[in-house]
Amino acid sequence: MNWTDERVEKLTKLWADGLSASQIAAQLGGVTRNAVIGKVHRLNLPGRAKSGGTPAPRAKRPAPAPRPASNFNARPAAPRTISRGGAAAAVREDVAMEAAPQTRPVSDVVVPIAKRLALVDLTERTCKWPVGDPMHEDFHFCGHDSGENTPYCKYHARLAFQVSGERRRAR
DNA sequence: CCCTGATTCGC
DNA sequence: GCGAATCAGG
Repeated sequence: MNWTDERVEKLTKLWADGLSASQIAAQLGGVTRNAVIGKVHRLNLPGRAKSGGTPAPRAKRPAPAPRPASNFNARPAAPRTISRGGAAAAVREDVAMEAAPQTRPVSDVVVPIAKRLALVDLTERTCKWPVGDPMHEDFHFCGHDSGENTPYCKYHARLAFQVSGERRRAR
């Protein structure tokens, strides 16, 4: 794939936004993170301050997370029905309410080029990450090559299990 | 192991 | 100019 003006523009923008080389590579498609980094150098774009992994030029940080007050000491309170989360869940709910005006489609993080495969098109090597509402007709699968020992492409594999890893910029 | 960017160097 | 391989680090 060539570095067309458009692709270079996108690269520049995404790099400026603080996306990692691999993420940019994923969005551009057809290139590896090495290619992206190499191109960044050739373009004389400002690198990431300190090299090395994560000290990091975090991308935009929207909200510092409001403190949900603090008064859960009044008394053990009435015997709540045994429930997962309990008070913690309640708190979390408050936070979510205050800072979540955006309508998030629950969609994917930064998995750009979904191939929109139908169920019948899946093979042993295609990412089986479901996209959309199974009840709806536009339901499909990611379809990226997943290697031979995982049901998902590496991006969806990270979302699938192992809550650790990313999640931060994925938000 | 996963990840990150940086550099080198053959093409 | 390109990017895989390699290096260095978290």
